[in-house]
Amino acid sequence: MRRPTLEAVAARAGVSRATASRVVNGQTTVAPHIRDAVLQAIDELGYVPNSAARSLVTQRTDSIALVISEPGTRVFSEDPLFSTVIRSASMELESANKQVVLMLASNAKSHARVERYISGGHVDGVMLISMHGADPLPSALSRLRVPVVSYGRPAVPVDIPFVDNDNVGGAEAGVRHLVEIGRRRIATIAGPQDMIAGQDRLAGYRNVLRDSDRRSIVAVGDFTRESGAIAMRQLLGDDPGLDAVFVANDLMAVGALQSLRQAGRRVPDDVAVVGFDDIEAAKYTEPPLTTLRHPVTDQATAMVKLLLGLFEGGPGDPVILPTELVIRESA
Amino acid sequence: MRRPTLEAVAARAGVSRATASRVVNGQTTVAPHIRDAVLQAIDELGYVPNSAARSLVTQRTDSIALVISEPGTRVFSEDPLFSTVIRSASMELESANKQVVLMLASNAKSHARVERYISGGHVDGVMLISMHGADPLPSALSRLRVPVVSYGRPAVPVDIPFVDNDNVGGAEAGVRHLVEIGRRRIATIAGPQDMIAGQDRLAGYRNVLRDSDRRSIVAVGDFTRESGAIAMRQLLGDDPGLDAVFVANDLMAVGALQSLRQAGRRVPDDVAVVGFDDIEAAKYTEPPLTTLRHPVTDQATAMVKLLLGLFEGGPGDPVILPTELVIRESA
DNA sequence: GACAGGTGAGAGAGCGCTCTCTCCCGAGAG
DNA sequence: CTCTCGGGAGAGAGCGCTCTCTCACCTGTC
Repeated sequence: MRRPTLEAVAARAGVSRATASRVVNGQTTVAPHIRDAVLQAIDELGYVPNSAARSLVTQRTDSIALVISEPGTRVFSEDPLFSTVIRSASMELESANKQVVLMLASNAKSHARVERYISGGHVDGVMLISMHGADPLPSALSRLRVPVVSYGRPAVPVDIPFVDNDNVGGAEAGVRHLVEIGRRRIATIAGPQDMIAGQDRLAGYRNVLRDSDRRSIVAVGDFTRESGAIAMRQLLGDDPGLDAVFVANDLMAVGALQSLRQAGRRVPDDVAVVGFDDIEAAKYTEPPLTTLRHPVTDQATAMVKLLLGLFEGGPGDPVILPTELVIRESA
Repeated sequence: MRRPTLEAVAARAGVSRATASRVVNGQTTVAPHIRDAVLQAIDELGYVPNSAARSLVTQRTDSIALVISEPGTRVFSEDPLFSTVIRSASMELESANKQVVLMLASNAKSHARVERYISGGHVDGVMLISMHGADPLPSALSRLRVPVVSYGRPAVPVDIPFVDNDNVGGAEAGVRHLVEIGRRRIATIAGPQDMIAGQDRLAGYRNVLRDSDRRSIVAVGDFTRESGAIAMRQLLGDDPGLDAVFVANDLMAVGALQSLRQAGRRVPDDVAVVGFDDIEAAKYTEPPLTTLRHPVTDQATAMVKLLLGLFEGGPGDPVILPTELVIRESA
């Protein structure tokens, strides 16, 4: 037994397929009593439109690809960023009646797959989360005739509208806070330098240190807890006298706190720590983490709005959202 | 300029549409030189099959809905469980050439949406993550004529194949460990009792306490860090002399550790703590958390295999995966 | 040399829907 | 009373593909 078709609905309601279609699509040029008859037939038969047939003729699919281009599987699972973006974007798209097709692009093979899929016209638009500079996907997708928006400024200069937060300004605010509470030797654990967030947050750190006439002490991690722990140990080796560290994300800050504890340093008494992101876990570290909050949810929502706007021929102007310093106990 | 169709490919290769279709679908009854001509035409035109047209006639969509029915948005964002399942399942489905359509069902409205979508034949199958007993979705979906598998045993008895881990056995192992290291007053922070994981882990705790002739001391949380912190404070109020606590998940254990610290209890000297899940953060708590590891990735993969098996008429037998005690410093 | 059997390619009928075009009918104007 | 106009409904083409049916041709056998 197959699903009822429009034909069946039309037959039951005693009208033509065209009229039934008009009712289904909410056109107003249908007389009320006919409309009611059709609606009743739909109800009785449990009719649901066949989307394949519909998009075959309309050339629309009402679905959006959410492409996450991230080689590091651990980061994906552990950084709440991704789930927050996925959730917020999904909910926003849902209310616009769009479907979310999730695609993970972790290697060359899946890149090809994503490209093929997108160019196959399966989706009306693409939301891209790609953080790494070497990623060929942003430029590849920008060449296809499908609207694309990016979460975060693309690391390569490419003509894709994006939504980002103020990484430089946030980092500056965080480091400035360390200066203001009187710290002299302020180190940083930077993020990966092939990522915009990594670059910009380091730039913000450098800006403030330069202006306040301090020497910069830099270690580089990859935004995982473990790399934060390693980088912190390295910093303590390089400069045992450091009295503050600005960590480019909270996950690494968690690792850094552990290393500081193991090295017998008290936080914030001996070493003040400032993170970035304000993930939920930042409230539960020992001590709770001073960090920079940026509106991930708003950013995801803005990205959806940007994309939907593009469909209507709207402008593709980048959106930059502000960050906010959240002071807890670590600095 | 529209995308090239199979018709165009056939014309360019000088064959019929049917033959071109045979080549695209990898049928062997095509002579090699004709096959090559078609492939070349495909390449030159950049042809990509139109999936809407294809699924209109094949009645397949090659996409799978991943439905996450979770009212608590915070849990979704913060519990790495979801992202791990999403990632693992996605990767597994990708290699089977299936698309993942992500659907979040957080309220009655989105439940209706999901139901409509699934019954609309947009997907070939459904993977359902629904943890709450009151959730009407499992039974609703089981009534549709679409294969459904569940991540975790459904809280209501419903005929859906599932993959779960051994919650009871895991909890027993965790509590037994506390008994073995000589703890006398072992409390528990249980999970929500409308969730199977919450029920089963509490049952495991009770089993061991009963057998070892101890009194049970129970507080209930909702699997968030915050609820863990609150429950711990409550337990300390109820029984200041407790010397161990089995926490039904790591997130709550993180909160519990914070409350213990604030109450001046040393872990594990004064109070031993065992968690459940072995999330990445468990390594970075102070002290690192003894917990029960269960194979989330394997569970997700098994779920995909189960679903794909169902398509081929395979059996829908539940799969239960074992858990493993990971001893760190908290107990 | 005739015929059976098998193999490879084409013709054509849909899959379920939308949308344009056409037609009908009733109301209002002249 | 006739003509025009416009709203409301139907007819039918086609979206791009798959798949069955048919047919042509080639090989092998007696």
